[in-house]
Amino acid sequence: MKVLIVEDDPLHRSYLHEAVSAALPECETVIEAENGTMGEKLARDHRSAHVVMDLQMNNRNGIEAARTIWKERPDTRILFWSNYSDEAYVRGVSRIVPDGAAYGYVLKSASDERLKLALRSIFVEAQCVIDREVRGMQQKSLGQAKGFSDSEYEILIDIALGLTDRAIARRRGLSLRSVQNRLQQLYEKLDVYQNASDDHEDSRFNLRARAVTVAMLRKLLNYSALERAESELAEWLKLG
Amino acid sequence: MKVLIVEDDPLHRSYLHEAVSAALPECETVIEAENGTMGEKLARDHRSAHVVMDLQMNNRNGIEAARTIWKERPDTRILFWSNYSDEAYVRGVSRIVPDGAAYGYVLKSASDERLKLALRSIFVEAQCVIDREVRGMQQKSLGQAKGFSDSEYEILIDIALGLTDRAIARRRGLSLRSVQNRLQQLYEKLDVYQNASDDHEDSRFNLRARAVTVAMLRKLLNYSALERAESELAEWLKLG
DNA sequence: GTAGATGATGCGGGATCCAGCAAGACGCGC
DNA sequence: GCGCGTCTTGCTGGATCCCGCATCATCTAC
Repeated sequence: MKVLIVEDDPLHRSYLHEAVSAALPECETVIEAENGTMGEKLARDHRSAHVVMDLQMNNRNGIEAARTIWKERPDTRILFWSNYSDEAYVRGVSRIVPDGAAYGYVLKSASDERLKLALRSIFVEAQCVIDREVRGMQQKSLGQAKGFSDSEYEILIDIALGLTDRAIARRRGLSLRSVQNRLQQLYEKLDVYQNASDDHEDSRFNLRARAVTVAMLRKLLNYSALERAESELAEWLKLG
Repeated sequence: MKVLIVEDDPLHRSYLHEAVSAALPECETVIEAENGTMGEKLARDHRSAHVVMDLQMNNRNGIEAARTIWKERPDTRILFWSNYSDEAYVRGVSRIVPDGAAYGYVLKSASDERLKLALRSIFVEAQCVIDREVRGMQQKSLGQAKGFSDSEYEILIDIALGLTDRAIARRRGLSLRSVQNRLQQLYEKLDVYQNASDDHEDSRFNLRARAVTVAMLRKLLNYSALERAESELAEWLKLG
């Protein structure tokens, strides 16, 4: 068995190396990559089907790297090892995992024991292992209990990118009014109206900009989600 | 000499501990805190005047912690040790450093040697040590060459928070038109007009929202800056 | 002292955003 | 068929935003 480690922090990288060696005696080779781009290349070269991947990296983030790796080999098993359980990350990961693929999501704050257990479960038993905390996020996100539907998330992305209503309508194939409807839903759910007092003269928020900030503060959005959305937008602009 | 380490990542914390011990034989005690809140408390309890501080922490970020530490003892020497040289961080730090205080800013990607040198320079020699890359950011930021003036940065924060023009005017003590003038300057500098084609029917951006996103992508803003701005805003709202 | 640069303010207008109201489309259960 | 809920769309209007044009104050340079 070969295991590929993709992680930009040298300390974390060597810690992972050690953990992999200890948890998986049957692993004869450990390869290290220090950013997403190198990770993709090494995965291709070594035909490695077992990857441990950091999400937040400078050069090319983990979600991007995982996506191209899975596109080339959908049966690759990937364990995401991240500092955060932001909804933006969790959502980003679940969007790209292929049907039936074994993967995992473990927080860096987990104990040695948990990490090693996850390594064995995924790489040997082909089971999915999702950290408790992350799991909670996932359910809150997918279940519509208090979470956000895909369409609401979509429009959140669009206003975060700074598109006008009309541009959003064209991009998503909707009428102008429908876009504005969804915006209202979004404002509702993000609870943007709180400090908008009745008096017109009182301090009030620009709902559109406020929504983005509130989403950021609630970690529905983060830098890497923005980055991804921005490059998708550039792609779409080229076509149009 | 006592040295206080404030860093939430256990691996980094123990690495720092070792580096401090090696670089400063005259240091008889090393204290560790795993978040900003604990850092403030331990600095107070131990009267430690030598601090190594991570910037990005969950509970209470480094800038906040440093601010309260410096407020209580302005002669404290603090070395910031961070993954990033985002303009938002650099600006945040330079806003809070007291006159004449010795401090440093070293990136985590720096070599062992650089870190140890910085530790000695700051804690023993009371000199300021700013990483090359960070320094560049600082000059780009303070010099008005291509950087942002304080007033532009201020208004960027305000629209990022989602305030209306009127609210900004009241908060900053300006007329409505002046606020809009500054916004135009900001849009100019952020180069938000690029994809706004001449035809009114073509895809265009909502300048206000777009400006915030561009600033995020350029790292003029980041999560912790937003967080700080949000709590300042809450403060201001209470008074008003 | 005069000219020029910079910044604050007012006025006006076109574009955009926010939202209430109502009419139609679609699926679902009975 | 019929009712119900959800989603989409058009119309409308008021509020806000974006910005060109013009005025005035302050400051600097020569």
